[in-house]
Amino acid sequence: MPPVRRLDGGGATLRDVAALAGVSPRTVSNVVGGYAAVTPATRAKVEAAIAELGYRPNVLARNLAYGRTGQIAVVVPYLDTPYFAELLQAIIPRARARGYDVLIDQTDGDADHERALLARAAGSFRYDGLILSPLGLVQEDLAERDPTLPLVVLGERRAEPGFDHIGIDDVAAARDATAHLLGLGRRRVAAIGEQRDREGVAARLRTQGYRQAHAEAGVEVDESLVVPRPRFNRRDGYEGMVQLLERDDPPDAVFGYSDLVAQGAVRAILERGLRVPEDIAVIGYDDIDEGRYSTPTLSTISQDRGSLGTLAVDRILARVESGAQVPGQELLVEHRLVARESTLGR
Amino acid sequence: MPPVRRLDGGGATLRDVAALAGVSPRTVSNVVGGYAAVTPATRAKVEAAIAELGYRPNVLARNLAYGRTGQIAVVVPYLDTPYFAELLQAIIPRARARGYDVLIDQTDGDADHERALLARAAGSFRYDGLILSPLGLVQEDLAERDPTLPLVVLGERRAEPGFDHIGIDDVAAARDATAHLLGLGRRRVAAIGEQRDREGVAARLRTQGYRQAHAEAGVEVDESLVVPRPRFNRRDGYEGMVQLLERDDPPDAVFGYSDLVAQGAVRAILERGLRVPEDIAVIGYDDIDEGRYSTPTLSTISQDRGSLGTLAVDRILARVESGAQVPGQELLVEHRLVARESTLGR
DNA sequence: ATGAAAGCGCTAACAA
DNA sequence: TTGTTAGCGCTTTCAT
Repeated sequence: MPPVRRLDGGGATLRDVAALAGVSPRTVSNVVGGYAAVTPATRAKVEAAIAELGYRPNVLARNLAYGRTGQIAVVVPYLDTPYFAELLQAIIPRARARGYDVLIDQTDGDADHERALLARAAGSFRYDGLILSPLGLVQEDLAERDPTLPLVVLGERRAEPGFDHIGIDDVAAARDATAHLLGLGRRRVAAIGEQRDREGVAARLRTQGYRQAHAEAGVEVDESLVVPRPRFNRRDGYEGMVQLLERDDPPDAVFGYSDLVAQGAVRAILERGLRVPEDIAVIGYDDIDEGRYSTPTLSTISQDRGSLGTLAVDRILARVESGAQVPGQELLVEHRLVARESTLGR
Repeated sequence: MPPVRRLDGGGATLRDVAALAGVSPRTVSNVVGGYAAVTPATRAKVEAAIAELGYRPNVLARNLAYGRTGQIAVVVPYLDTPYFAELLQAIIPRARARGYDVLIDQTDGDADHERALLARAAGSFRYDGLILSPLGLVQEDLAERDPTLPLVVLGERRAEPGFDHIGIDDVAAARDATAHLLGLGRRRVAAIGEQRDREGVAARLRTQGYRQAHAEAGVEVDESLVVPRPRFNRRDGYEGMVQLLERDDPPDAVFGYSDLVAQGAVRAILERGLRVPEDIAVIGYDDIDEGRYSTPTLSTISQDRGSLGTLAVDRILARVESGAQVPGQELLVEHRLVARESTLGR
């Protein structure tokens, strides 16, 4: 008794094709999947039957039998943040080119959500591998993950075996950005984006680089110029800058911990009738497309998102296809300083 | 003989749980899925066994038996375009809230890619429903789709039964944008983004609205001010504007067919040393976040992407869960003009 | 090179 | 309320 509901109009199955072609299901499977050699004559018969019936393999059944979904999941904090959108733009075509579909989820940077996702992924066979760009996750969360799920972590460095990590050297990049401002002769360099009360370490690494640059230039850090902000978006940059502008001794330069933060800061400065960079120079972080067309164009730290994305896909698929027992690697992607109008002027 | 490879470390199956709990698989299934009532005592036994074995249901097997994947696919032309990124930001949480995962693909606006995707989706059981934001697809392509696959189309109007269409009234919106510029007293209003040689109709609808506004204001259209551009991004806006600025009689206002186009145009104007809006007023289309923080802030046509996204999810799931035999509906989402500095000044 | 048949792990009709 | 069992449609071992 056929118990189970079918949702389609009754598409042909592999068995139907086999019957029509007068061969066994095995042979049809061979023709479709190309595993074993098939006589040209047989193949022709099968293909004719496939065409006649309009047969399409049922991916669900194939997955169950084969033990893989052909899907990888990519989890980012925010989809509407250009940085992540541009990253996905690189990841998806690469995965598709290698025969995988991409499931996407976004967590709003919420650590609980990120944890729940990791738990949900465990042993459920939902997808073959996971590329995760965590914001709130800490070391222990990652240690408790399902070790059989191939995992690649993006972002700041995480010393942990068992999965790959891909990122840039945040400290060095932040140092370069700050050094650029100091090198321009600026002496009151503010930093917007520090996150003291969150688990995320990205912000702390950038602050570390900011301090290093000051130390190397022999300039003392004015701690009141380090402005904490909950997120890395335009509003945060705008509001952080407004705070700084209300002071009697505003900064003469600003390092925004993302391009969005920097753009928000620029807006606040210009709105006040001040000039960028003459009065206050601004540098961002990420090199999103927007910064190439804004006025002023935005100086920034550029990381090659294209190669970061393809690298992430290649690493996760290496794990997926090898059976997930590769030792974890620490991969660094190049970054470079891109100086534009917001620090150099026209 | 167990023929098939297992990829995990040998997770417990529902059968294992049943054996340990001393009940039948049916009962375990009931506990997990909550379909039928279960005695508290039995439930406790089963849950203990589940906990002891660390049992996680295999989603693949469940899908095959149940006939659904619990996934919907969303296909957009470009992921790194803020409009689509912000749209996805609305779609994904809604789908998740309703228990579905979201597969994403992007087509680069390529009609062949879009067609291939539609064909690939047909009868493959890859996902339960498809939300498609086509760029190059024409009427006939949509007619040839798998009619059993629940489909919701986003974007410009498509008169076709069998699936829902959600969009805004492009002609009216473009008319509003243009009328705003004409109402400001501008008489040489350029339009950037017309697409004469592409299948996409979005651009043509906007041009139609642009003409309507002129007709209603009794202003004749200078055809040379309608600038065709292959895409809707910043570069297109920039280059289109550069063309216009090289003329002896440049426009005094510009309607960009997307916010990105408008921002590119603004950049070209400011780079030339001209002022926005004093010399040339600019209005865009989409209301992306960027336009609220750029200098000048960008006037635009705002469409409620949040409700568009949730509406799309609700419509596709209505089709999925009802068995896909609902008649097609034409749904219009509200739009409104948002006037900011790029047309009004400070 | 092809056939026969045993699963993959779950759901749900039927029966008790 | 719970057990028995037949599939979902495919892949793949074993045998020919």
